[in-house]
Amino acid sequence: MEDFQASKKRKVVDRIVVKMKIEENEGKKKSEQNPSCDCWSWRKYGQKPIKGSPYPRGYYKCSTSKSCLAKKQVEICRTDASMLIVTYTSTHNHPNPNLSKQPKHGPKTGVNTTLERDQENEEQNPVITHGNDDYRYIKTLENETPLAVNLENTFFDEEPLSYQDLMKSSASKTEENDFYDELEELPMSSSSFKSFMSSDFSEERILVQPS
DNA sequence: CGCTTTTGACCCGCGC
DNA sequence: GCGCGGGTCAAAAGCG
Repeated sequence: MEDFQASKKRKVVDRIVVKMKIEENEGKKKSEQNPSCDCWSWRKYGQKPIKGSPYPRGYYKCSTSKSCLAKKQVEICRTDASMLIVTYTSTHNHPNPNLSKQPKHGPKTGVNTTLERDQENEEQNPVITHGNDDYRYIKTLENETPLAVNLENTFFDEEPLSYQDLMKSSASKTEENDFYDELEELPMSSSSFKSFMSSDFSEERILVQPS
């Protein structure tokens, strides 16, 4: 389509990794297709089996606005099937239609809401991408509910904060271990880190600095 | 009827 | 240079 294709780099820019626990909700069949009910409308555009993981990874795009670049990847933690890992890429260049309206769904139509804050959004989009390459934010949720934040560990590149430290704060949570395990496998490559974006999400964010 | 999901193919970056 | 693995596209099918 557009030149976007050309930018299929693996270097990825900004991403927000959210780990949430899959609970009963899973049985509702919704959490699998619409994990993290983040009020945004997502359309699945692909799925691929991931090496080393018995579970496939799903690729979703924001379906609210055709021009919205927001994307997210959803996969099940290989070490803990009860954990869902959602990776958000890019930010929405439009306001969440469901926030100003109702948590229903309005693919296409919700765009109207954009008008109100169109101006701002144009500038909002790059809010995360302050020109750097890859720094990631990690949000750890306890439940599917985006607001149910449980941890608040924020570690920065320059911070001597260690995993152990983090684990202490959240002691005895094997999930966390798994999580870190996961992180180690994520493609880290950058070395610089940026300050944080503003408020696309209301949950807690954990910044992870690629070693 | 329109939109979402599914699925295979294709493309591209990275490591060896 | 080649192969592997990951990410995206596009056509077809399914669903509301």
